[in-house]
Amino acid sequence: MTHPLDMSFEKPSSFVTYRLAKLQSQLNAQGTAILKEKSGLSLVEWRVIQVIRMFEKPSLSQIAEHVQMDKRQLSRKVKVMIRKGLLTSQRDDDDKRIQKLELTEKALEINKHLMPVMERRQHHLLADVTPDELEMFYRIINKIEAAAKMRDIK
Amino acid sequence: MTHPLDMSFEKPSSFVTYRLAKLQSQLNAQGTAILKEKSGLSLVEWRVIQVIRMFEKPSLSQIAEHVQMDKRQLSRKVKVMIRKGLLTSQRDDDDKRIQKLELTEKALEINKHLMPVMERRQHHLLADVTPDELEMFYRIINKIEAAAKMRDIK
DNA sequence: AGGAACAAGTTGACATGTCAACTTTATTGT
DNA sequence: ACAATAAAGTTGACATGTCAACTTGTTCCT
Repeated sequence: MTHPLDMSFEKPSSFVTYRLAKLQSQLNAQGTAILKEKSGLSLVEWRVIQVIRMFEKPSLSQIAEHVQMDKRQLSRKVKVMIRKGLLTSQRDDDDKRIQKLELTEKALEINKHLMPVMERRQHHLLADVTPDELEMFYRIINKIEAAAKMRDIK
Repeated sequence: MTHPLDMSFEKPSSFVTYRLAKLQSQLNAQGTAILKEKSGLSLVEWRVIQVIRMFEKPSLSQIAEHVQMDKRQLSRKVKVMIRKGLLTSQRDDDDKRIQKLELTEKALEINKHLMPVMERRQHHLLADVTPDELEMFYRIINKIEAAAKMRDIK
């Protein structure tokens, strides 16, 4: 009679959202700890650096879009990162609203040092997960994320 | 030569952690929006209520443990929730350090009204996920979470 | 019994996230 | 060409999260 999923509402611990939130909090704590030990970077800074590495002098908005982050928040982070000597900003000639952001030598240095650590971490996290499982994992994440974009649960 | 996973470091978007963070931010936004529309609760308040429902007058620390949340933060939330008339607190007779927390009628009322909405949401999120997939999903989450508890990535 | 070690909960300080209003520059439509 | 609209980025206000230090009551040890 009762669908297996209905069980989930007896224990809040089985709400997917709840489960994911807990996982996320563990991952954040670990990530923050590693970065703190191995560098002076915050999680956000690390992500920003990774995104910039993928683009040709991206703008703040481009980064914001890819890091899935509020651009107002990012605006401040970027300013701090510039002050820290991690980024340089340069106004675009064609569109003067845009600032093109670039990694400094220092940031590249840190990245070079940190990347192997973060790779090891990723391998460690996924050590017990087979490639097939991982693929399915991503597929499910995509499905849930798509459903999460809908706002009106009537 | 190159393991498929190595690809992931070319695009930061394929770090598992990154992928999960994005998902989480979508889920939070959706959850917050729903709760805001259907009640005056925050996500945290909703979770606290769910946890309290599962216990016999739990203590603050018990809740903190289950919501995976800092007890200092929770201490303040609880105070607000008491002020809002959602909780009552009562000192334990055996151990006077402990305060036993309980839902008020008002909180139960809200919960009764909200639960079906949140259930619909959960079903909507998992609409395209088969039970088998879901089971595997939870299994992988468990594996990653276990690995996330380790601190020293040498 | 009485001091050390510990658990429950609170408080203050500070970083981070979130939202709304604004300035400046580009683009669009007529 | 020019008003309306929109995009890039900034700022201020406020909620939320995080961490360290403290108080009070409990337990453990000898």
